[in-house]
Amino acid sequence: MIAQNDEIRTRIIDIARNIFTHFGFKKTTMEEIAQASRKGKSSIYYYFSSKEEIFKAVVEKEAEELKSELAKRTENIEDPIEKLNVYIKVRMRKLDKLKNFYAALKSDYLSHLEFIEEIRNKYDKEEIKIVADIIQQGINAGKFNVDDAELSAIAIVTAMKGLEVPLFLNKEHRNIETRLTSLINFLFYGIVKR
Amino acid sequence: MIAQNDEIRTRIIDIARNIFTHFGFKKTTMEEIAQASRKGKSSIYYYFSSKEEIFKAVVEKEAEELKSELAKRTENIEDPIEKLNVYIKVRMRKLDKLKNFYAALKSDYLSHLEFIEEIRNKYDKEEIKIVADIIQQGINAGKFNVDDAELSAIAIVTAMKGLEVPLFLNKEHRNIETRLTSLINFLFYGIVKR
DNA sequence: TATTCGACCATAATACGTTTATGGTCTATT
DNA sequence: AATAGACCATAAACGTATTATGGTCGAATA
Repeated sequence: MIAQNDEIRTRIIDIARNIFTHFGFKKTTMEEIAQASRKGKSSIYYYFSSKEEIFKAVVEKEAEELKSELAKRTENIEDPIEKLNVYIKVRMRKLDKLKNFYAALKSDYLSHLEFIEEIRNKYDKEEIKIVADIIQQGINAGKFNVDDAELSAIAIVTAMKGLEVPLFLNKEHRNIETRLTSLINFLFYGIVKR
Repeated sequence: MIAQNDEIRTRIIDIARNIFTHFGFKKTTMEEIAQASRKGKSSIYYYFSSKEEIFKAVVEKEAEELKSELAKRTENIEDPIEKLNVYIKVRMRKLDKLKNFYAALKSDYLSHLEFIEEIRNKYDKEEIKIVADIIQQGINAGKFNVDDAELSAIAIVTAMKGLEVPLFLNKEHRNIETRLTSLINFLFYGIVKR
């Protein structure tokens, strides 16, 4: 049954996701995934052609989670200023939770996997597009003073990336949340007096 | 002669600097440094107690170069907006040239060296202070609209750090210079319409 | 006396051969 | 169609031997 296959695949993906999150791709064995799924290793290969294919499915699932969470949290916001504010905050907080996706974006150890470059490029482009769309909304609404929406999006994304390492490693949230708020204020209002 | 010792030390530091720049700390041997200095290895140990001490001297020299270049390029600028603009641009371009100093700040391979954490903390603090001073000048001159100069400095430094990797790795300068200019515009004027 | 040299040392790093683990395959079974 | 278990190729880990390297020390030299 095709439907049942999907169900089993999904279950394996979810189980593997937990193990990958805990041990990382490299240290996770197919035997572990099989046992946790209560199946033989060969049975796992019935549903997936390789360890990499499972990991790709996990990464794509996490990417989709981020995407839909961001969409959900911003869809009813009309004000582009507020929308961008929420986007940045949700993005930073959520990305820290999606360990496999973040590893796929950042980890040197995973660069040898075939789908990694593709997913890195894809995510970069999508993110810049989303931010550029919000900025374009702000331009159209006469609220943003920006020449080029895409260049602006690139600058915002760059600044956010600069905050990932201190945010995700240093768990003293109070200080980092201050940093995040401070950075958002900058991106919005700059430092030059109005 | 004390003076001659300093001269020889300086010469060894400069020679070592070139080799460290080329091969990195780890792959550079004391034998290489000795030969390039036209001395026996033991003679190097007459002037320096360890390989680490030489590397520290190299890193401190490069840090001092950055500091004095920044001071030189900003000291005659009265306008805090222009001063910060020049600071950011010179900082990014110069730091890329100081390979040993940058490695000391960023490389995981060097974290085991005793002086590394100290120099990282020191540089961070100094940089935030310099930027905060410029911001405070802007506040005093009524040109910057900022509540807290130090928090603002931290945000600016964070954004700059986000640009280091793409800037220093990707040598397609045209695109990255655009990014740098774009980021500076953001930091100054924000995106919200005035 | 200051400086240099060369032999030497401890051990970190590297090389190498052996063993084990792991991703994956294949056939038989249910 | 789905599963199990034996098996395979080779990557990874391991243990041992060898080499390289940072550093030391006493003697030699200027």
